[in-house]
Amino acid sequence: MGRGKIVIRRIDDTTSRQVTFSKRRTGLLKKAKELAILCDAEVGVAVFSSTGRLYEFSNTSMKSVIERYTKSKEEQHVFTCSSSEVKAWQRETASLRQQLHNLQENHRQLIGQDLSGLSVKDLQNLESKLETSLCSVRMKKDQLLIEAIQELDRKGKLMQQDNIELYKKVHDARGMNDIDRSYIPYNFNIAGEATVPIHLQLCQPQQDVDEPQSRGPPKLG
Amino acid sequence: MGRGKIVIRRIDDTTSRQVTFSKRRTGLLKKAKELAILCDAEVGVAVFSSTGRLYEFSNTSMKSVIERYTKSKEEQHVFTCSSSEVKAWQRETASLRQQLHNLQENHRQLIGQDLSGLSVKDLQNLESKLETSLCSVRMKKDQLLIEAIQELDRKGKLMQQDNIELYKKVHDARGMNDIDRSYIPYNFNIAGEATVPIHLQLCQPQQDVDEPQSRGPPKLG
DNA sequence: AACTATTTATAAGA
DNA sequence: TTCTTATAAATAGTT
Repeated sequence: MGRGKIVIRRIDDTTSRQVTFSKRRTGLLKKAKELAILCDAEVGVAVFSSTGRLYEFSNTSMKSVIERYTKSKEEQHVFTCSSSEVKAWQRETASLRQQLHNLQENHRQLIGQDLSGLSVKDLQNLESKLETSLCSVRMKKDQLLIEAIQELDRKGKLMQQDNIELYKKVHDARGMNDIDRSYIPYNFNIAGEATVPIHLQLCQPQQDVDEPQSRGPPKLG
Repeated sequence: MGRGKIVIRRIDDTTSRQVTFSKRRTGLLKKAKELAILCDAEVGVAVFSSTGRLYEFSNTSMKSVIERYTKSKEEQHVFTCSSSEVKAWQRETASLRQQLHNLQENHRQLIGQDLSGLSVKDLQNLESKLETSLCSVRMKKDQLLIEAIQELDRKGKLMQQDNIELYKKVHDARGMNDIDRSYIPYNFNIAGEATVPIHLQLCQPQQDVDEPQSRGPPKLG
């Protein structure tokens, strides 16, 4: 891939070799990175130049790669040189790795990625699950909002009570006879039952848009 | 370097990913070998597929590369020490356990369980994610259904053509002059453009039920 | 697993 | 070293 074809053998000219090293090293590390990303693989590359300098790439960490590498090699000799304790750990690790992999795949599908290879039936099941989830989340959210409103309402009512009490005390203290009967303490009321009912629509039943049906708004208050 | 340009991001389709992994892995190892030969370098490459299989290259030996690497990093050969073998497995297990735990938590929330402790903001984010996922799933499902219909339609048209041809042949074979012009081969047509257009509405734009807007019911025929 | 249209990497030159 | 460019090589999409 250049101006001319070359044979793969040691480049004798030092300068030329260094230039080629620099270019191809960059290319190799780039390829390694692409492979890791495209194919969801764990990759480690270490290169020592002829002058002894180290260049490396790993999408995770070299430490992780080396550990995994040595383990992978040990597993090949599991019968000859592993204690039962180590074997137990190896089994555990393999199992966890498998679980993690499965869950990751499941998770990707749940967030709408990686849907290729699924049948219509699969997709319907997925859709149904997502609708159920969405319903749970919305109900929880609505519940929180309603609770917040109720709390505010409760506090407001208490304050209103206090206000009335305070007003009376102020009046008694002054010993006034000519009470201004027209005074009305500030009426704190968010979702007042006593006055006009407010129709909040926070918690809707979860209806599929595919099957619209007439329904009255839920009443609160 | 292929039929089309690609972006470097995880390939969702499993088969595709495996094929690409196989091709690029081969390419990477070849490049590593060439670099080592051309430039007189010591090279080590380790690749773990997403299914956990190990592929490697080293022009010297992996052991040598790893030792040189760890020396180069001024860390003594910690990982090859047999007394710390169990510790390494324990660390690995702990790490996997942590990842699994995190993903499981994430997953549970995504399926609408374990929502306690989330704020309204968190829940809104979750809701939004779920809506996006649902949209992806529905679009994929709709796409599959539409493709199935189109395929049936195509086959039907071909069969119809065959019918016409066969009818003509039958007629020619008989050498009849008094053709029954009223004969019409069975007309296979699902979504016929030639007749009344059918408005399929399988792939609806995903409307949030919170913002209802008037739209007619899906028409068929 | 093979094919091939394209993209990408890079050898050679400036 | 870095840029340019012609060409070899790799590979994405397809069969």
